[in-house]
Amino acid sequence: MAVEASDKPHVLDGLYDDDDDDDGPVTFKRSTASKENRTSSEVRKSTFRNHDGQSYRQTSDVRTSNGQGSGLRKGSSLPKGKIVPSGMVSPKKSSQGISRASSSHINAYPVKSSIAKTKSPSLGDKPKPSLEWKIPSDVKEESNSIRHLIGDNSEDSEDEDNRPLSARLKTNSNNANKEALAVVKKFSEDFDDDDNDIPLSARLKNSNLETSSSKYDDADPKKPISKVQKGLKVASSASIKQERPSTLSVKRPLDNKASLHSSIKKPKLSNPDALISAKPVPMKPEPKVEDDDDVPISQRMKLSASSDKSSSLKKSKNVTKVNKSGSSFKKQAKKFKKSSNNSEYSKSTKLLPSSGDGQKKWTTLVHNGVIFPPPYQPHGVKMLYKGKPVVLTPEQEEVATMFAVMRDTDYMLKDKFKENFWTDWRKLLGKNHVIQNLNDCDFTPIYDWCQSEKEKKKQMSSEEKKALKEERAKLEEKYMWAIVDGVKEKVGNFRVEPPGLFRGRGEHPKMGKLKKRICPNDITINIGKDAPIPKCPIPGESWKDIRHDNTVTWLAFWSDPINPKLFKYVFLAASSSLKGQSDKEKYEKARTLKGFIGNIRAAYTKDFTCGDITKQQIAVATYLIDKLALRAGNEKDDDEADTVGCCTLKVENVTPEAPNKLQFNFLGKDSIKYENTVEVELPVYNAILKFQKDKQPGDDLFDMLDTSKLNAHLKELMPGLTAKVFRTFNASITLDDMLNKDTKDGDVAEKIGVYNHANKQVAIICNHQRSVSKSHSAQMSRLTEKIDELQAVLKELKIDLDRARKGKPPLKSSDGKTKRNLTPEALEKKVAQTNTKIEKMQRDMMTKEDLKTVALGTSKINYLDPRITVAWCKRHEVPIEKIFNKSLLAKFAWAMDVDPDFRF
DNA sequence: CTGTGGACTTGTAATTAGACCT
DNA sequence: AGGTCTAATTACAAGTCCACAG
Repeated sequence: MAVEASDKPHVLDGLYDDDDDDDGPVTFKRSTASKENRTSSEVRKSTFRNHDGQSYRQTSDVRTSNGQGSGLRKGSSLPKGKIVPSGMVSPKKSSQGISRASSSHINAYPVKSSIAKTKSPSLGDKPKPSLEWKIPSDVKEESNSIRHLIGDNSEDSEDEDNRPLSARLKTNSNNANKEALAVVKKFSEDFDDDDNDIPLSARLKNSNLETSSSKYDDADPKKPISKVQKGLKVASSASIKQERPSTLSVKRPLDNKASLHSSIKKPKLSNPDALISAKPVPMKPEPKVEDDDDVPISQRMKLSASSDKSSSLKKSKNVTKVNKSGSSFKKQAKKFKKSSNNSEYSKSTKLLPSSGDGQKKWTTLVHNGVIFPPPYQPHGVKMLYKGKPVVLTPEQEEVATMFAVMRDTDYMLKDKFKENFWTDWRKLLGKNHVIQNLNDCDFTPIYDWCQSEKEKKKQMSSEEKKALKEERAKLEEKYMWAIVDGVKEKVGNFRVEPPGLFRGRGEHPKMGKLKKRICPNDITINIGKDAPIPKCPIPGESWKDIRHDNTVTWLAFWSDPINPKLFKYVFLAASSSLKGQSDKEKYEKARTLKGFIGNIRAAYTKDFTCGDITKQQIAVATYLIDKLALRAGNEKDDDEADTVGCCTLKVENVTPEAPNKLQFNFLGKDSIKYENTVEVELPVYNAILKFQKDKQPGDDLFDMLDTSKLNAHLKELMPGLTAKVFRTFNASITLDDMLNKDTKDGDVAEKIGVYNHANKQVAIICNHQRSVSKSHSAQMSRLTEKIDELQAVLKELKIDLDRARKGKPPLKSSDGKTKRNLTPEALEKKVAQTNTKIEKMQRDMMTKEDLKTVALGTSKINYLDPRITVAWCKRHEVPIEKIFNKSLLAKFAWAMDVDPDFRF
C-alpha cells in the first residue's frame, strides 16, 4: 500500500501526507507486576503500536513523486488551515479536510484554514490501508506486509527544505544584516518595539493572547506577585509505582531484508538536508520527507495577522488580555522590518537546517546580556551555636541562611547534604571559628526571620505587590528580548542563577554544596559582530569573554559552579523560531523513522540470536529502547547520582521471569524509578539470560555497549537516527493512533477526554511521573464531601418533586427556611442539573486520582508532535487552546497551520 | 578508538499567576 | 474581595549526542 500511495496523484493533498500509518496499535497488556494498582485498573492496557507492523506508507507525498510535488505544493498549499484560537472551526470529519469555507463564516473568524486549499477530493478517499496493519500484538506477523518500499528519492521533494543551508541563508542574510543593524540601535535604547520585530510566534501570541510588549509598556495586568508559598516540600517522589504498558508481543516483519549493516556511511544526520539526500542509506525505506507544513512564512504571517483581528474582535475568551500594545509599536520600525523581515523570517524558519553543527544559526544577533541577582542584604539575625548567638560576617550569614531555609525539606534528612554544606560553609567560617560543628548549630532564628519576611510579603496589599512587580519588569525588560536576524525574539533565561545550595536529585553526591555567586567575570557573551556589546551591569566588573560565534544559539554561558566541566547557557525562549525550527526537525526525523522502523525491527530481531555478542547486545538494547522507550543511557561519573539508561543497565536492574518476562527496576533520569514487567520475545529473554551469566548484580548488562556504539549503529540504519528518536517516534505515533482510533462524535469535553487519555498513555510509556501533591488526599476528600452534599441536595429535590407533583409545597430546607414553590418541571430540571454536576465531579475525581502520579506535561512539551494535536483539533472542532496553553501555543506556532489531514 | 568539551533537549520541583469559590 | 487551589511558568538539574583531540 504504501507504495502505491505515493504515486497517487493526489497532488493536492500532497502536502501532507496523511497517511495513515500503519503501525497499528497493538494492544498489549502490561503485566503489571507488582504494583499496586492504581486505582484505575483499566489502564494498564494500552494500545501500543505494534512493533511489527511496519509501516511503509509511502507517504509519499506527492512531493516526492516527481516534481509535481514541488511546484504544486507550494502553490496549493497556500491556504493551509490554521487554527484560530478559540474560535476555530474546523472541518468536520470529512476526511478530506476540506474545510469548508463555510466554517469561517460561522465564526466570524476568518479561518484561514484549510479552506483555501482545495484538496482534491480524492484525497479523502484515499484508502487507508491501515486497518490491516493493526494487529493485535499477539498476532504474528503478516507476511506480506513487508514490503518495503523503496524509497523514492526524494530529492526533490522539498524544495526549499532541501536546499543547503548556506544557500538558503544566503538569501536572507544580507537583508537581515542591514536590518538588524538598523534595529540595533534602537533596540538597545528603547525597547518599545513595534510589532514588526516580533517574531511570528510572538505575534501570534500577541494577537491572540496578549501583547508582549504591552507588558512592559503598560501596566501589566498581572498582579504583583509575591505570594508566599508554603513550605518547601519535598517529595520523595521516588517510588511511585505504576504499571506501564508494554507491548507484549512484538512481532516483526518477516522480511527482514535487511541486514543492517549498510555500508554506506551516513551523512550526518543532524542535518536535515542530509536526510533527504541521503540516499545511501541502507535501510532505505521510504524516505519521506516531510514537510508538510511548511507553509511559507509569509503566509503564516498573513494568517496571523488576520487572526489578530479576529481575535480581537472575538475576544478571546481564554485569553486574558488583549493587547493594547498595538499602539505602542512604532511604525517606523515597522515598515522597516516589514520589508525585509518577513521574508527573512520566513525563510529562515523554514529553511534553516539548523542544527547541524557547524552550521550557521544566525546572521545578526543583538541582545543585552544577562541580569544578575541583587547583592546579598545581610539581615543581622543571629543564629545560635550551643545555645549562644553567634556573629557572622555577611558572607557567612548568607550561606547560613541558605541552609536555614532548607529546614522543611527532605534534604535535611540527608547526611550527605549536611556534610557537603558543612564542608563548604566551614571554609567560609575558617578553621578557628567558634562554630566547630553543625550539630550544635541552631538556625531557628534565621529560619523564623525568613518565615516572617515571607509572611510580610504575603500581607502586602495588592497595589504594593503590583508596584513591585512592575518595577521588576521594568528592570528586566531589556534583557527579555534579542534580535535575531532582524526579528525580535524572546530570551529564555536571562537571569543568572543566584547563589544557593545545590539541590541534586536522588542521592546526588554533591547535594548541599555551595553554589557560589556568579559574577560578570564568569560569563561569556555571544553576540553579533556588529551588535553593541552589552554593558556589564555591575560597575567595575567586566565580562569574561565576548564571542561572535554564529554556529551556536546561546547568548551567554558560565561554567557550573558545582561541576566546572558543565556549562549553564542562556538560550532563546521556546517560542523563538530558532527553537521552533529545531523542534520541527526533531519531529520530522521521528516521522522519517516511521518509514524505516519496519526494517529496523526486522534487523534487530534477526540479531537477537546473533553470535557476535556486540551485535546481539546492540539488537537487544535497540529492542528495549524501541519497545519500552528507554533512554540511551550515557556513562556517568562517580560524582553524579547513580542512575541508568538502557546502555548502562546493570544486571541487577533486570530480573528474568520464566518463561519470557523481564522485570525492570532501576532509577532513571532524575532518579525517577522505573518499574515495569514486560513479556518479551523468547530470543530476547534468552539473550538477557546470556548477558547476565557469570556477572555480578552491579555489572553492566550490556558490557560491550555504550551509547556511542549504539548510536553509530543506528545511524547506519537511518541517517540521523539516535536512541532518543525512538522516544519521540513512539510517543507521537501512539498519540496519533489513539486519537484517530478513539475519537468519537460527541461533545468537546468528551473529545478532550480522549486526548487526555492518549496523552496519559504516552506519559506512561515514557515514565513521566510526578510526586503526589501533598494536598492530594485533602483535595480528594473535599471533593467527596462536595459530592455528598450534592447528593443530599438531590435527595431533597426528589422529595420536593414528588410533593410538587401531588400539589404539595416543598418541605422546609434543612436550615428551616421555606423554599419557593416550584413547578414539577422546574424541579425536574434541577434534579437533572444536579445529577449532571455530580457526575462531572465524580469524573473529575477519578481523573484526578488517576493522574496523581502521571505528568502529562512533559510529553506534550517534548514528545508529541504538535501537528498531530493541531490537525486533530481542526478535524474535530476542538479549540486548540483547550489542549495547548499560552506557552505551548507560542512554542508550537510553527505547527498551527498544519493541514487537518496531517497524520504523524 | 576513546575521552572529553560543548551545546542543546528533556525533566521534575518550586514558584507564581490567576481561576474559582464563598 | 479575599482566600484557596490549580494551572502555568520558572528554575535549574540531568540527560543526549556530536565533534574533535590525543
